[in-house]
Amino acid sequence: MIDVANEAGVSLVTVSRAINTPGKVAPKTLATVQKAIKKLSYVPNLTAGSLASNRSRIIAAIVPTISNLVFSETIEALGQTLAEHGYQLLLGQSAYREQAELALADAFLGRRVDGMVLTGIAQPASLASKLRRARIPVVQTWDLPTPGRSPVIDMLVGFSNIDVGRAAARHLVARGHRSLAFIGADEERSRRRLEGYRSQAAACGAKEVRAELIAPPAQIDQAAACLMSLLERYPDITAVFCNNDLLAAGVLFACQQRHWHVPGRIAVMGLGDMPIARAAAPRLTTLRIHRAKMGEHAGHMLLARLSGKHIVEKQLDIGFELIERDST
Amino acid sequence: MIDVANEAGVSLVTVSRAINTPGKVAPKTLATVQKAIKKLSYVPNLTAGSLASNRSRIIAAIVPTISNLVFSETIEALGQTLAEHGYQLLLGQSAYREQAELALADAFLGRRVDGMVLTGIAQPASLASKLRRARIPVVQTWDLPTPGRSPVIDMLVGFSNIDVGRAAARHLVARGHRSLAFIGADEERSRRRLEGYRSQAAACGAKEVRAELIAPPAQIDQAAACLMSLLERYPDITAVFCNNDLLAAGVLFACQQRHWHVPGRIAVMGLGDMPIARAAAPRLTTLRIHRAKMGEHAGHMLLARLSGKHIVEKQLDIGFELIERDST
DNA sequence: GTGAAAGCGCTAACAC
DNA sequence: GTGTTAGCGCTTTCAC
Repeated sequence: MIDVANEAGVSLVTVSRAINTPGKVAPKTLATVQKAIKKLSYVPNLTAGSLASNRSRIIAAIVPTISNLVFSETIEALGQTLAEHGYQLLLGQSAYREQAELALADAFLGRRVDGMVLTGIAQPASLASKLRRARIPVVQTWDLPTPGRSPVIDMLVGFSNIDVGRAAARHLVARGHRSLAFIGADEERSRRRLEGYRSQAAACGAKEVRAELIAPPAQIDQAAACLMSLLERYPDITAVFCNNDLLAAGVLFACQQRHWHVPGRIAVMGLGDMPIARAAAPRLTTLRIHRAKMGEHAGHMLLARLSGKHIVEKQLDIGFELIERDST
Repeated sequence: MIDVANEAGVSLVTVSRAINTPGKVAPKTLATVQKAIKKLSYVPNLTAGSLASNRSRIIAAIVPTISNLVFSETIEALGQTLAEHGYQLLLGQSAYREQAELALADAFLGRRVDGMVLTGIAQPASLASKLRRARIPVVQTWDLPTPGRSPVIDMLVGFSNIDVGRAAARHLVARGHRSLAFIGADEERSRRRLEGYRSQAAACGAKEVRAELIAPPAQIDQAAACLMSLLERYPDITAVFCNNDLLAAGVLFACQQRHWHVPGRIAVMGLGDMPIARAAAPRLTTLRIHRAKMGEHAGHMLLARLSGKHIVEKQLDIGFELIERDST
């Protein structure tokens, strides 16, 4: 930077201003500095800038895994939103382990990230208080706070997983099903959907819900085994709610192999409304989750706070939609 | 840090050493310092550390998009490998646009990242020379250098996309097919696979390959339209090579809807060997790409160089495998 | 094994 | 509109 200042015949600050607040520099000076920067192919050191200004322009995000379309689309949208505003995304994967999440959060706080995006609302209280003490904006995603359980850390954008489960049960019961099954990963959000699914099924007078929970990440190639295991034990099952569209597609393939008609022999419902839901045969009835919107909103909430707006909406329920197609 | 030093009754340096090189501190002193750190819940500022030490312990990765299982699994493995060694992953998405890739690279260089992972080998020469000047380790992935075209920037781990295309053609021709089609995204690596596919088909005496290229990212719900468009124009097609397993699954669904037998009416071949390939009905014949291995290797190559080992293998061809299943 | 001094490359605050 | 001064919170070097 000193070289650039010398080359342009100005002081250090002027170079700094030419880079960060070009509007506050005389057009002529600006041009000289820019020429010097180009000539010396100077690349400003953002680390030094971060240290001096106490702003890193880095946002950290923690997701269970990026290899799940469910999270990757949220992260993609978040990354794009941040990039448009000169922020970068530091990515952490917890692999569904709380210890890993804590370690990542510590590392990110050490980096003095300007904000943080978390997945879910089940962070341990110790993490919540640590984040509050750090006084950085935090957005939790993919769920809604449950009254009586831990309060929102700072901000939140999500939807009610319990209601998602309820909506699925309501739809299947309305279609005449009384013997419902559930396939999903054994993790927080999936369990909450099961909770809602169970309670709504009971309220509608359906039989006890039969659930098959598998260790996350739930992959499509486990779906067939889950379905078979359920049907073997409970042959009267007529409808299955899968906790993501990929699992549902796996169930469709399994049915096809056995020449079972869907929804005739068994109705299949997915979650997410991923592209595969439209492409599947039969096309999947599913619950649309606004994955990208969630990432975008999380980004905007952080950016708004970082630009000094304190009147930001702190909690946003973006809901979900029942998409009726042919598999139910 | 000063507070911790005072609390522990030692100097700043000792605190720094207790954190970074605990082996070089007397066990007793170490314990005192650790107690002080805990008591004050001190979080070291890694930004300041980076500035002073000129090492950021951050690796940047640029991929076209994270919402493609193809890249997300590589990134997942890379992130895990780095995290195990105390490094963090800064993620950039280019959305298949060269301009975006350049802008990201500049931003990352400004952050003084310790290394960089790039997707593909088609970076413009200006970027290549900029990265070389920065003197940081760089790993290109997902392809192999073509003799005569741009040389490797620094290191590389990938496989031959041309050979992948050739292997697909060879397999289909061996199965008796003479009229081959191709569905893929209109992007660098996909085009190279088509190149190999075409040349091998010609060499085997098959008819001219019919290709349908769509704007990236190629999504599963575009597969059916591609297939129909191809068959309408070239009704004699008996085999189609899809540029990822998801597209292939989309084709399977489309065939199922029309009650076309696969591979009887048309043979379908995928790429990647993602979980859906095993789960599909019929199970997909595909070419297995070692996506996670690629990310892992990229991470290890960078880490080796960053730990001072200069005798690192600079280029690694991790190959691919033909996985024969039922769809061909 | 520990400490003192110097400085990493920038920006904030204030002066002119 | 531009410059001067004083750090940001660490690590590095070298001395003890």
